[in-house]
This record gives sequence, C-alpha cells and structure tokens, in this order.
Amino acid sequence: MNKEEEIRAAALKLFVEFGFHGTPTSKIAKEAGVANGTLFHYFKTKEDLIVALYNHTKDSLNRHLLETYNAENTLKDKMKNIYVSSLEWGLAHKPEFYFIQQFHFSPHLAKVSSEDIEKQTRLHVELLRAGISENIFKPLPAQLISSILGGHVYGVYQYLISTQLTPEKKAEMIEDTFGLLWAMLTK
Amino acid sequence: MNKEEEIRAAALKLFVEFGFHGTPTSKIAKEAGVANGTLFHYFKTKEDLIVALYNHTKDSLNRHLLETYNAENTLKDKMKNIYVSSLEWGLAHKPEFYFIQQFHFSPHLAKVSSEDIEKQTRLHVELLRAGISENIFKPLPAQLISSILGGHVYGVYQYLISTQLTPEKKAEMIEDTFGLLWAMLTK
DNA sequence: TTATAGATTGACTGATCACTCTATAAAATT
DNA sequence: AATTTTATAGAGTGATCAGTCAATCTATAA
Repeated sequence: MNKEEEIRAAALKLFVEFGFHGTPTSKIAKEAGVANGTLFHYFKTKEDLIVALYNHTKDSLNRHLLETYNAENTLKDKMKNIYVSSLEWGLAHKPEFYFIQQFHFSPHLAKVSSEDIEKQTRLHVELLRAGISENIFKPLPAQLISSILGGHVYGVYQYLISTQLTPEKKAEMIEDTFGLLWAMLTK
Repeated sequence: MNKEEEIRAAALKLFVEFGFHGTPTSKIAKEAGVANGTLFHYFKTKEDLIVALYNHTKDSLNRHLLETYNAENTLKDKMKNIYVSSLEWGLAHKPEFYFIQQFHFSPHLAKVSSEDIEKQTRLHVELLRAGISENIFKPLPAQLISSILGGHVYGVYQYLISTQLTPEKKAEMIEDTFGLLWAMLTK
C-alpha cells in the first residue's frame, strides 16, 4: 500500500468506529503511519478526504458488481447477480458498507458531484429500464421499484450481519430473499 | 415551549442540516434563544443531548403508533396500521425521521440503553411473535421478517419523499406497497 | 419575610483541531 | 549534471469548541 491508500484505509477504519467528528486528521495520519502534513498533501481538506473515500469505496463496489455482470444472461439472472454480489460484497467488506450508509446520512452527501452519482447508479438504472420496457415488472413507478429493491437489500443485509450463520446458510438466505423480492416485483 | 424543548427543537434542526460535528453547542443555544450555560443545565454533555433527543424522538413515533393500535383488529390490520402510521409519521416529520436514521449510523447509537431499545421495539416484536405463532408467515426466521419489514418501510419512504405526489396518491402508494409486503411475507 | 433550591446567564478556559509553513529528500525532467 | 517537481516530515498557529463557574434572578416553601 502506498501512503495515499494507507490514509484511506486508516480514515475508513476510524470514521466507522468514531464517526467523522470523532476522528481528528492527526489520528488518521498516525494510524496511517504518515506525518500530519502528508495527509494534506493528498487531500486538500478533511472534507475532500471524506468525499474521496466515499467515491473510492463506491467504485470498489461497482467494480465488484461488474465482475459478475454477463450480457448473455436473462434479465432475472442479471438482477440476481447484482443482488447477490451486493450482499456478498457487503458481508466481505462490513466497514466499507457501513461507511457508505453513514455517509448517506451526513451533510457530506451534498458534496458528491452529479456525475459521480450518475456513474454509481448507471448499472441499476439500465437494468430497471430494460425490465420495464420488457414489461416484466408490475405496473409500478420505476423509482419505486428501485427504492424497494434498495430497501430489501438493506433489510436483508441488516439481518445477515446480526446472525452467525454459516456462509452456506447465508448464501441460501440470499437466494431465498431474492426469490421473495422477484415474486413481489414481477407479474 | 419551555427552554428544554426549545433546545431539543434547535438541536434537531441543526443536526439534520449540519450533522453532529457541524453544529457547535453554542449555535444550538443561540438558535434556541438561551444562554450557553442553560444548555448544559439541561443536558450534562453534548452527547447526552444527542442521545436524549434520539430517545425523545423515538418516543414520539411510538406514541403515534400506539394511537392507531386497536386490540380488536386482525393481525393483518394491526400490522397495516403500524406500517401506514410509520410512513405517515415519517412524511409529517421529515427532520425527525432523518435524524433517527442519521443517529443509527453514528457511534452514538452504542450509548442507547438496552431498556430504551427494548421499549422501542416491543410493539413490533409482539406483533411478529403473534404472527408466527398463528402460523401466518412463511417459514422464515423472525429476525429476517422484522428486517425485511424495516427495509421495506425504509425503501418506500425514500421513494415517497423523492416524488411530489398528492397526499391521496401517497396514501394509495402506502396501501399498495403494504399489499406487496404482506403478500411477500405471508403464506 | 426569609430561606432554599432551581433556573439562567455569559464571560472565560484549557484543550483540541484543521490546516499552514518551512525544510529536506527523492524522483522525474531537461 | 542541473533543474524542476513531487513527496514527506513535523513543529507551529489561529480559531473553535465543549464545558465551567460565579453571579444573578425566580419561585416556592417554611
């Protein structure tokens, strides 16, 4: 890891544990093993660091989702892959997943550029559009389908991290809950 | 409003807009129209204020849910009432609803006593238990049902606040989405 | 009327924090 | 080899903030 990565990793760890307020930049630098000034060489301000960390984390998630994407698949399988990959990534990267949610309910969210937002929702939006034009979903507003999907992932995730199931049982739960979701949203 | 309430109202408003970090106690006192010291007369520390505000807000929501509770109703209607009341309260109290979520993804959550947590989930837990013992739900873990329910409310709420629908259309959406949820969870 | 307790004030303080600045080393470019 | 650019360090600074404190006011009880 180079120093920039060290700083990001340290910031993530401390933000999740102590919140944005509770973690001074000095502690981040210390945890990262760099000098105070080095942090500000890579990130102009603390807020810059927070927003950059968010975009970087979202990029990681999106890269993981794209890995399982297969244009040959049916729409249902494409959605299932995204659903499964999202939850798997969340389980394998709990601090990162928590950080994303923490960020969403912070004033820093307003600092994310609209291009970055677009980039991070493109995949979902495309899939939903396809499903609607193929007349697969129940007659509901696209935004509502998207929100319900997000809420479902959120709810199932909360459950999965609150229980100690074997990875196999977790995979099974993810399969089953996708079945519930799909049945709820499609005709 | 007495001074304690003024302080809570000011804190809520500022926390939602600027985050816990971004709002100094001095600004809260000013917004509330009281002296600095008065804030610390009612709340020993800033953290105390944050946690007290959370418990107070949750109490408001719970009181509202209990208003529509009717022991005579069927289980389905009891759940529907809670679902509808939750969303209606959220729409009528956006800052309060946002604050609850913001708090959930903050380190302050750990400071809520287990009694307070129990108090605030009792109603839901009771209903779920009843549904399970009456064999109404699909064979899923109780915790999972609860999490999916929470996720569904969360998702539908995000949709409702992101669109400008008439109150009638919103009520209709709430009805419809309860139907989806109920069909998904029951046999 | 007096005594006591609680409410309210706002100036003050010690600590902390984000960020700067200067110096130096390393790397890249000419 | 000379020069410019980038990386790194860490002491230093001005501002800010949570919380204190002594003084005053208010209300109730004795």
